[in-house]
Amino acid sequence: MSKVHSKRRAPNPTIRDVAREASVSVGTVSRVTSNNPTVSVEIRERVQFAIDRLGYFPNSFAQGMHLSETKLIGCLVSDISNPLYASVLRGSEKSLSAAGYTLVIASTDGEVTREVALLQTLVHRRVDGLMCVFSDEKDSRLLTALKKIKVPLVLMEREMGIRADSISTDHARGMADAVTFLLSLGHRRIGMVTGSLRTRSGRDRVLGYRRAHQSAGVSVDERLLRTGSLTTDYAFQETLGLMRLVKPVTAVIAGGNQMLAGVLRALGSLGKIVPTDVSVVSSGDTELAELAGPSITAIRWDLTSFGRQAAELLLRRLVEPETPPQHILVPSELVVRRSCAKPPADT
Amino acid sequence: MSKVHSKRRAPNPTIRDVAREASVSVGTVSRVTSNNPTVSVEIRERVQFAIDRLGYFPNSFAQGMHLSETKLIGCLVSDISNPLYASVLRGSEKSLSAAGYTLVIASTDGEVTREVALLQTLVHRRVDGLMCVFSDEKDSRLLTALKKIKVPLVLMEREMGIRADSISTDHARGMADAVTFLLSLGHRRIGMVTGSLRTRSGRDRVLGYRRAHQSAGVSVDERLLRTGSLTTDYAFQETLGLMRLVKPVTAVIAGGNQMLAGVLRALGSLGKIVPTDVSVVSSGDTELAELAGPSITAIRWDLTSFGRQAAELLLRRLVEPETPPQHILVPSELVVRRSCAKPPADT
DNA sequence: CTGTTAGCGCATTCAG
DNA sequence: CTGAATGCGCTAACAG
Repeated sequence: MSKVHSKRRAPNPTIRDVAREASVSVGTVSRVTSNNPTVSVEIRERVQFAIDRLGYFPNSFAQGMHLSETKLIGCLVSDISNPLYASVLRGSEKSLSAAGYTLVIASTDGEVTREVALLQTLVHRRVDGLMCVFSDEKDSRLLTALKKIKVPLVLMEREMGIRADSISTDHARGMADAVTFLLSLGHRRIGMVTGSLRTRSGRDRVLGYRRAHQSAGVSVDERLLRTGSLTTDYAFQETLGLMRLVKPVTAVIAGGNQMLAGVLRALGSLGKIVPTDVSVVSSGDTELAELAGPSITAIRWDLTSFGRQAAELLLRRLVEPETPPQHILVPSELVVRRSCAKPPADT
Repeated sequence: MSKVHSKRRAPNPTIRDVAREASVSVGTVSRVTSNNPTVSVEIRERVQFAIDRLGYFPNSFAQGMHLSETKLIGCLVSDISNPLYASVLRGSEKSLSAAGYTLVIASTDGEVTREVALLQTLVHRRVDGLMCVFSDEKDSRLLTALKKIKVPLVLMEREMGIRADSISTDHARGMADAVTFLLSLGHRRIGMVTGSLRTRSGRDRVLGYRRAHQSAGVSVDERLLRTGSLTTDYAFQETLGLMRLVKPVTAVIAGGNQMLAGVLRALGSLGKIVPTDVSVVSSGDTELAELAGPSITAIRWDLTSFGRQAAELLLRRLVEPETPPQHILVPSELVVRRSCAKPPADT
């Protein structure tokens, strides 16, 4: 086990090397790198020259020990392969980088353990702020970890019962519109697959579903609500289940944009034709919804704007830490396409 | 001249606080946090208790000044909203986290300036390794920056002419298969939209396209090759162009999985029916390709495996820095679906 | 096994 | 305007 003996060849020049090279003191070099104006032009140039020659840059660790801000924003999403989050991230990144921040993205794959671990990692690395989508609002480990965090935090699509800014899509409203639409077409057995009720988005979708039924005076069959997980596979399985009921559903709502693929796959494997045999709505407008055959009626909201607003929420708090928490609700709209029709007559 | 007035509100307890609390020395605390076994159980417990009580954790910046490794892997992708990269990232992350590393993802949005900047940021933050997809293999700023980097680096889908591990998909082969297939169907005017020739994937696709033509003894009309950018919008525009030629194409290949949506949109807006009016192939198999109406014939490769292998490449180098650079070529296959037919007779 | 001490690279006083 | 000195929080070497 060869541990290097003697001084290890320092791979990077230090501030001292620059100082020597430019025949000035380390203090002066520091002033130059931090753009302190109290340095004569002549010396500044000499130092800059030495910096370039040596390829010097300040060691960010040594720097981090003194500076309070790192200009780093951490972003935790449960699933990075969700194109929805990807678009949100883009919106955020644009605002953030314009303000001089760098976005560090961590994907947790929906595992709470990873979420907690990554959260810690980001905090320990001293990010200036955090933007998160957690997979479970009630998990105690997460809640405990969250309580200790002093870094400004923006919750996306979640409600953790902590004092923090948050931004969510108005899923309840969007879903109510969609269900009302299906109801008006004559559907009475509308299935929905969506994520856990332990997330705000899941709850809101169910809420909208119920409200629409109530407004229309139609009772809800609880067996038609499948709130297990936001994955494609889950959507596939539950759609199969929904179609195999003694009294099958005549419409399926994919409540989460990863779900649509699962729903369509299941329907396809059953040989069902959309919208003749069954109508489909997707909560979350994606390219798949737009370009599927037939195109899918979807609940849409502005992802980029969502991301931008989330970033602005954080940026504002970074400047004014004492403002009371803000909560933004992003509106959504129903985009009617070709996947919905009257239910088959013989049902 | 120590701090005269009341101690500045220290946000976080330091190792010294813990030492005092547990009535041990800082060295002992350090040993406990770094799991050095040479600490008696009794003392270890006492220290751990103090750590928990105070909510102490080592300042990662102070730590970083001494430790050589940060257990951080940086990942730079040109576009995070590309579901392809997302899947790759997932594969990488799994291997990486199993080895105790954390993946930090930075999205560059295809802007070279951002790529260079983010690259610097990651390096300065002392990531142990890097996995990158750059947008331009020839950009001098990027090349210059890259040359200086000593951190182990894995190039994905790119060839920068530097000494580094790399992993690419066999796009040439995949594309040749696809074109041969179209040629065998009778197509003689096959359009292709893809990314810049300043990326290996772009070149390989064109290479495969040419090879297939050559093998079949069909000459290539250069106007049918559109190699501008990997974006959806570009695909849309160029597909329109391809269809509006005096002699329009009878088949369009989307060379990059973001392109398919653009191609389909353009075809839709022109009222063209797939595959009756025009055949379509996608290089990159996505949910959209699978579930579009009609389903799209696609060139597929294993994304998760790609990511896993990329991670393994990096991990291996981290352990054995001196191994000669490795280059992995991931095979691809043609998945025939319903988007290809004989060209219309009257052309 | 544990305490002590010397830096790591830098920003930041404080003198000149 | 510039240089020297101090210490940030930690690890690692060295004593005991």
